[in-house]
Amino acid sequence: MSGDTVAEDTRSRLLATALKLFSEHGVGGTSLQMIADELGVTKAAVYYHFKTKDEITEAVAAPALQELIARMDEAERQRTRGSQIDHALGGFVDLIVRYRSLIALFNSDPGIMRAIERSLDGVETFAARMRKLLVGPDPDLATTLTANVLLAGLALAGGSSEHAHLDDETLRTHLFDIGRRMLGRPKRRPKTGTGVAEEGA
Amino acid sequence: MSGDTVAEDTRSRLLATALKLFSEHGVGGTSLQMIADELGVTKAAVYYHFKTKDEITEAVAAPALQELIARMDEAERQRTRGSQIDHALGGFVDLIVRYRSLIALFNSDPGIMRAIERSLDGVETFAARMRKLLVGPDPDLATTLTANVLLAGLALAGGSSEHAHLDDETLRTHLFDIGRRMLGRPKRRPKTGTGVAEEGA
DNA sequence: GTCTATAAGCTGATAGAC
DNA sequence: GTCTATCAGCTTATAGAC
Repeated sequence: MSGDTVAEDTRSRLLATALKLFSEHGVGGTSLQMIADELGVTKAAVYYHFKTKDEITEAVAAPALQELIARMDEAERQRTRGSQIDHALGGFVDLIVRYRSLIALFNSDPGIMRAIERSLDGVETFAARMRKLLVGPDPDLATTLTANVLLAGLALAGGSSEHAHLDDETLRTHLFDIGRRMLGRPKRRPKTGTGVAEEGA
Repeated sequence: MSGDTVAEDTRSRLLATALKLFSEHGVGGTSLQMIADELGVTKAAVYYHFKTKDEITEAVAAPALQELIARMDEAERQRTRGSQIDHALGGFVDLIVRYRSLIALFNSDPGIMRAIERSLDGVETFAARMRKLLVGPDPDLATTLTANVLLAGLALAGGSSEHAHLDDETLRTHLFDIGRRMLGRPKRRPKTGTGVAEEGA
């Protein structure tokens, strides 16, 4: 999956560098010059791989976003409400843990959403769709707020540098338990492989 | 409190405009030109009120930050743990509600923290101090994570445009209850005036 | 207080050599 | 694939007129 050709390696290193700098300075606060310097190449070399800055932003965000869609699709196919909730929550927590800073970036930086809205439509409905999976189609205000606090909190706290030292399994388990507790569900272990996309770990 | 002189009015309108644009585009994504245009003045006029962009960023953030410190001081003076928690949580929720988008900005935009660190030291310990008030000095990992998810979630969800239509009292009550529930405390009404700084409402 | 004018520098982006 | 060189445009910031 990594290191096929030199170009692909540079491309993936470029995306990793961009993500790191986006997390530290925000999308707007990160220039192509900064990315190029950190990579040890020139701006023009960066432009060989991506035509525009927006293209970089999209490429940084796309994999996690598509995986999130896949996880929500999967959750919607579950027959019981309980299983739907566990799949949606488990999938979300999985993504937070595996992409860490990226997911936090979604909740925070306005720049990344703007860049993605142009390529993927309906991005702002992501949170709405996830919330619907967690608390049903017609939640009251208290339930809606609880779900929003939970989703934003999981993403931001999970991506925080304060917990960067925690291994994936530990972080995943704890975040999942917090989610279940906030949603009023009994404590339980998450199955590590909720389904799709475990191969990347 | 507002509209003493023309200059002070312009100054406060400038800060309100800056906050609005910071929320929409991030600190790095907002230029002085944008602020000036939105205000209907020139860039040079903006520079009359503030020497640098960082100074604007600091001035936008300072009032909420100093109030947060005051609230935490007050909470620490409480004698019982329960009262400490209620004061800290209530004070935090009060600030979220009253400043809305600003507090969300702290949790997200890296630019605002960088600007403030230069003037106010120990900004990164704010979250740590608040967490200590909420869950004590030596929490286990699960408790630490719960507090971090709660603090980040309250701030981000409370500042979300999705809840902009909610009146202060409604939002405050619900966020406070969510906080108490996550901290494992029985449900209760927050006293609207937990102490200081109710006059601004 | 707000303006015009301007400086110096960084931005995203392109063209063409190697 | 990466480089140097260059572009127009925007950035923060200053000087001085009104």
